[in-house]
Amino acid sequence: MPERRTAQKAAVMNVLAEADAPLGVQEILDLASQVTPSISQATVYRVLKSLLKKQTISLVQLPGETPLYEMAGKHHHHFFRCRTCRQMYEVQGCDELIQRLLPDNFTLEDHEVFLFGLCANCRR
Amino acid sequence: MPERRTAQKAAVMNVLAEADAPLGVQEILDLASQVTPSISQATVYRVLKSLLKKQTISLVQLPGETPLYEMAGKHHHHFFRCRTCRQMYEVQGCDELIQRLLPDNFTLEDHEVFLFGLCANCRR
DNA sequence: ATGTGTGCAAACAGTTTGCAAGCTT
DNA sequence: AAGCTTGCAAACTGTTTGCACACAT
Repeated sequence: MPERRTAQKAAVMNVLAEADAPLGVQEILDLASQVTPSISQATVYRVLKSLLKKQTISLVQLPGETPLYEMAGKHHHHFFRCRTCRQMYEVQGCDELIQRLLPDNFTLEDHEVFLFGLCANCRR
Repeated sequence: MPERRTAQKAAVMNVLAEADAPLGVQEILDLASQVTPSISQATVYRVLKSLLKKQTISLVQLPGETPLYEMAGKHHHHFFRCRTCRQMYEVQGCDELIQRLLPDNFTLEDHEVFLFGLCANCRR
């Protein structure tokens, strides 16, 4: 009944651990395949789901885009996406501003913030 | 070459005009079918796409959820979704607070904010 | 009459799942 | 050996599209 250690799980974990931005399923599959060529798409989905359940990784859901995944355990943060190079940057400090948007009799449990624009590089 | 007036387009428009919260494709289809029974799902998609292009309606993309649509032309706003009754409430006042989250050499063009929690009703 | 708009069904993209075989423990 | 994991392919969900026909202009 304990969970087993497999090359596929390790490959997915390593890929995510070394990434410096959230990755999509296809990217994860491509990168993991370089080390463990036999890995299949279905397995990537299954491993990701199990890692999510254990909160080892977390989900980044940009509106209208396919899900991305990143290592969990980071400080609370959001993302800025550059519309030119599509690079994602972490953003923090959203905090108490957000609670003020709601009436007193509402309970705020969670929030998502996404920023879009031009990054320093693309602004030239 | 001008755009033509059809019962299906009118039906979709009316449904959205009378809604008090953003609607999904299936809801729009169901409601529109009550007036124009012959309308098909494909047509709903096509009409929505064309209305989006004309900016007559706008898209509400909750992370991880299927797209919703609402009449455009409202003031700038975001949404709070109650996790119990799933009702959506409009929220405004997100302000320039948001701009402060970014370094000076980044240009902020747009942003999305989603709040989740319990609404006044569900808090009892 | 012209050609946009529509319904239907097939095609797609992303994700999930059943099953038999493989590998970890 | 036992049973969690995997690969493959089929199934699914949400959305798009090709085609012939209907209908608004």
